[in-house]
Amino acid sequence: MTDQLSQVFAALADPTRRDMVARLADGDATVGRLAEPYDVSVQAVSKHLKVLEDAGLVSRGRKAQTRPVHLEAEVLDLMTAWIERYRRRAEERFARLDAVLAEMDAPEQQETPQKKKDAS
Amino acid sequence: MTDQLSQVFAALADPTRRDMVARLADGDATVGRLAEPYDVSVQAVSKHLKVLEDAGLVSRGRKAQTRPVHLEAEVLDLMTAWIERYRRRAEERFARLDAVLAEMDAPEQQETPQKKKDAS
DNA sequence: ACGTTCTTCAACCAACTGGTTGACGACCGG
DNA sequence: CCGGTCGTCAACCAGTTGGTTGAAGAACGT
Repeated sequence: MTDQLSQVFAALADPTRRDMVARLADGDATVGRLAEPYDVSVQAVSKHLKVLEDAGLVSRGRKAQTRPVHLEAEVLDLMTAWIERYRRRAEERFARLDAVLAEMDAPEQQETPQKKKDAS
Repeated sequence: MTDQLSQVFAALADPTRRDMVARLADGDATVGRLAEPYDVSVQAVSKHLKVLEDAGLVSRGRKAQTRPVHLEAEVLDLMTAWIERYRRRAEERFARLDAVLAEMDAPEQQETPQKKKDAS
């Protein structure tokens, strides 16, 4: 699971981490500030942040004692690109199937939608 | 981790499962057929399919001995919606920041950009 | 130099994951 | 009914994950 896409998906599979990303979309925040709403230790939040950082979803600065967290929103495009690619593909296939069915308007029974086998 | 969004993200965090989805975008397939390219047992593939099914990403029919697998592409929209929401938000914030920086050519600088506390 | 604050490191633990093998269930084709 | 083929269920195992507590860094303010 070393490829970035997997890491990004995995990082966002956790509701807490997703919420962090959502809040970071409104602006940078410190670890402590990020941890406030959640009912877990600050250390746990720090671990979540490490996951997000390893996935490339956030970067971190260094301001006095704090380590401000910054959302790297471009990485989200990676996912959108992947998703849209296959969603579109499935849609096109669906459209082709519709076309085939439409062409079948001859009054023959369509009891068996004939599995398409080679729907050319 | 019971919410669907988490399940969908988790399901796609695995390269094998992502590849299955990619192939299913080109058309339905049986378990055996799906398993062919991978160097794992058929049972393992069956498990992967269960994960995808629980996430709502695929559905399964029943044709003779086989269980044809079908991609439910609409679920992908769930993710796209989530991602785009926050990507856009981050982008807008970035745009606002640019505006602020542009406006800062006036000789007044405010060290502390007012942190915004808790903006609902 | 000292104490305080913010954050991370380390060790540990329960639960989940992704894989295995072996047995079983469902459905043809005789 | 019987022998294949396709797929799932069950038990098990190693590795990862998400959480805990306790101690240690790192950077102020005084």
